[in-house]
Amino acid sequence: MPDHTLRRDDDKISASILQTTESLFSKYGVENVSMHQIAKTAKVGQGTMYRRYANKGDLCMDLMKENFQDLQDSVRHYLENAGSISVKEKLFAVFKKQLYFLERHSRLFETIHSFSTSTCESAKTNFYEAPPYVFMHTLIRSLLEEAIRAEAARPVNADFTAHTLMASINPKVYIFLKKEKGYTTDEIIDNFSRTFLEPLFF
Amino acid sequence: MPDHTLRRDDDKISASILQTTESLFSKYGVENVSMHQIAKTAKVGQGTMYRRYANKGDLCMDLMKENFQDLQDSVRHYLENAGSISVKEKLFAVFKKQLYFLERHSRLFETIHSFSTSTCESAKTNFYEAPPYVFMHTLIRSLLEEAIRAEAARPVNADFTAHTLMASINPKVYIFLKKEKGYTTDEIIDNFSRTFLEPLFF
DNA sequence: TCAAGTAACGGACAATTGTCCGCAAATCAT
DNA sequence: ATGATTTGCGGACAATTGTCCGTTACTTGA
Repeated sequence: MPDHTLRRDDDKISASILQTTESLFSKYGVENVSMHQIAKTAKVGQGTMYRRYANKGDLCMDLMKENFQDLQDSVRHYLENAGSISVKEKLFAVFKKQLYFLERHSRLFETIHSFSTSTCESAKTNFYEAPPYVFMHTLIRSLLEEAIRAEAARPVNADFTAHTLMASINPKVYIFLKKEKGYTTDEIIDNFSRTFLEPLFF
Repeated sequence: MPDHTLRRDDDKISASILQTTESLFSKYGVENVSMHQIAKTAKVGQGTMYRRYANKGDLCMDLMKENFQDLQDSVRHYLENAGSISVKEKLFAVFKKQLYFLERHSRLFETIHSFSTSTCESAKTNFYEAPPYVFMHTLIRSLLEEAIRAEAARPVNADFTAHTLMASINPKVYIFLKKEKGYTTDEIIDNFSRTFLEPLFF
């Protein structure tokens, strides 16, 4: 009967779901695709979907993991080959990469944010505790701490500052600034750097 | 038949809905109350609800308008009776008031944010174009521009800066910093002021 | 190899958000 | 006053998210 093994396809099923999701998202847009539609297209039950992904945001998060890996690698590579560059310049570069990443995946980000806390308060996948956010926050905090230790930056609360800097370029306001106010990505990067990063340093 | 006039009760119906909403929200919590439940309790049809309020966020927005009026009045009163105070100090005070306001209404804010763009892209009530946001943004931008003209602040893009400053204290990150990271409201105000407001000035 | 146990699939179902349209109420015109 | 027109109420309905449980495929032990 089974022309192909059904069980022990965990990873294949996951891959199928992710691939289907990516395909449907790019075809109809993130917000026009339902979980049921994905399940049906990927030929799995809704139960299977929801056992793997608590909600649409969770699915988006997983979908972004691979893309995020690119950002992470890019940042890591940059930092490893940037020994002599000043901490300040490193911080600028990291934020620039992050903003370009947001530019490419703003819709996905927005969906993740929508579902991260809006639904139940049972804190399924708090965005702020998910690997991508933690990685970037930790990195930025480290750079800030390094700069502060070297007395290149003013002695601020690095943890708080990193969180707040990242909050200030959240997807909602980013999309608003671009779509409604007409700012270009480079203008946003430039203004952000000059207004909020620059003053952190002496 | 009509023991009480049915039509031309527009304002009475609205008042009834708002009152019912406030009552149910405070009783069960914002996220545990559905639109249908409000409609049923307020004795109106769902259609009536949705004709008046596009979604739950919209309803929250209206509910907050009266509260927001207090903030607006408070800020206006402060500014009118603060002629000799420096622009810098005014800006600090305005943000402090805004943060305390967020503290009191964070749940309502969060719900508004969740619905403002998450649902349909037909841009029902863009949070960033609603009166409360516009008022605060305009005010902060004006103060910044005044400070820049007086050469008390660095010549930054006041529009962008105002948007980004407000984004950096959005309800999601605010709740995270308080609930998960244990920051107190005053710590947040203090860090925010020292790290992001202070450096804007010479 | 076969029975008992376990994992997990998938569809039916519940809850909630948002839409639509028939019909009643109010207004207006003659 | 009465018929025509407009306004808008309200419940039925659709769509979507998320849950639950019967059933089916795989695993383990003798």
